[in-house]
Amino acid sequence: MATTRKRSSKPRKTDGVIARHTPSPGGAAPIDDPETATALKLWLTMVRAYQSAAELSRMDIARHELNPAEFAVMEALYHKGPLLLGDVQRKALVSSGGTTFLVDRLEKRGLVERQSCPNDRRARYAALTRDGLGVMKKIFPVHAKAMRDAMAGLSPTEQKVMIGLLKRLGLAAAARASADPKCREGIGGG
Amino acid sequence: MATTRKRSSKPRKTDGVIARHTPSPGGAAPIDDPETATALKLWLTMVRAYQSAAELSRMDIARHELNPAEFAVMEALYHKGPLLLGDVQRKALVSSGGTTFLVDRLEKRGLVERQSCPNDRRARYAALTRDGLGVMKKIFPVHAKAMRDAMAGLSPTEQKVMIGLLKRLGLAAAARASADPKCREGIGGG
DNA sequence: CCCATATATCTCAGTACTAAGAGATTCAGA
DNA sequence: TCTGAATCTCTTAGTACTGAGATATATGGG
Repeated sequence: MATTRKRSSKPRKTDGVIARHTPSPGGAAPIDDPETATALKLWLTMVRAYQSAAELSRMDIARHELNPAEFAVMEALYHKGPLLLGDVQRKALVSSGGTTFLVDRLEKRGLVERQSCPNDRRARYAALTRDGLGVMKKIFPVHAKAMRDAMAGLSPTEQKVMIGLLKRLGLAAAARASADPKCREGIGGG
Repeated sequence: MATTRKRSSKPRKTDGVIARHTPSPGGAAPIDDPETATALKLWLTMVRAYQSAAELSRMDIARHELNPAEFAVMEALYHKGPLLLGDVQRKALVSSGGTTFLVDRLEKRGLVERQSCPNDRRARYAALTRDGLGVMKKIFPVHAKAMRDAMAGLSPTEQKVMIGLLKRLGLAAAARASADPKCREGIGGG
């Protein structure tokens, strides 16, 4: 053992985006307000749980040669039918330039095609091709199963409780984010 | 109104990463297993809540001219003291190349410095500079307050319930992710 | 000591994305 | 009809990151 600290003995994913309040080795000031401390702990726990589940999602999606953004687009088109590129942008949470890039890539692979909008010649639809639909019909149930496994730490009843709590948390946070003056472009509501 | 669909009337953040099961306009096969349906709904709700909260976090961090990865590094150093670059990598969840880039940037801004490790001449520490410590002492409490507001959709009691549920969900998912053969590098646990 | 293996960081080429803004089209009002 | 603001997509330049592998160092067995 050469190093001062044992390396890779515990290579956990994140062991502290916010970190437990150790005796502040770097001189950090602790949070004394208990409500703030609880909220921070909730956020930290949420980040870790989300990242673990997202990692499982990513691993499943990667098996089908897609990245998460590509899958988000394909899935939106699968469940909603053709969408204007602006709507695709809001789905995939990327910039407008990113949307062009993303749809180009899927178009090159023959999974998605652009269709012109008869009512508005500025606008264009993205739609699944026959191939794209076939791919989604095959991989979506597999992905659904993977996500069921990812959520398997909780019983169905507990999952329902969690859905209720997360909904309220999310709606409150979204409202706050929208209210903030610093909302970029259309994303985030305005 | 020129387009078929009203544009930007409801520019919500994500209105369906997995999407409600509408009558499948694109020919999507619905999920019939109720447990899978609940799990999918939980995952979708979690994604939305996480993204809303993360957006608030990002907006707060951006006010201090940092991006989330930079803040994660600064915060880890603030709470844990000097860290080997490999540990920084695990914190920020970026590749080794990304870590070098990230620390370079913070070093150029005078917030972080590299220190050699006396026991292992391959290794180097990243540590907050005096300036970096001052910055974190100023902005961390502000960030903590922002995250308390982000979590304000739930009462402290509900937050504690949620912490318990998220912990179990996250641990189960993390265990599953680690077990999967397709775990890249050290990230994700070994 | 010398070699093989493991580890820690850094380099470099390439990829995915953002931000800003250009071009085309539509809409509302004079 | 014309004009200006608004809207939608695409282009471009630049940024942040990944993945593979290079470099340097450490460790343990022969």
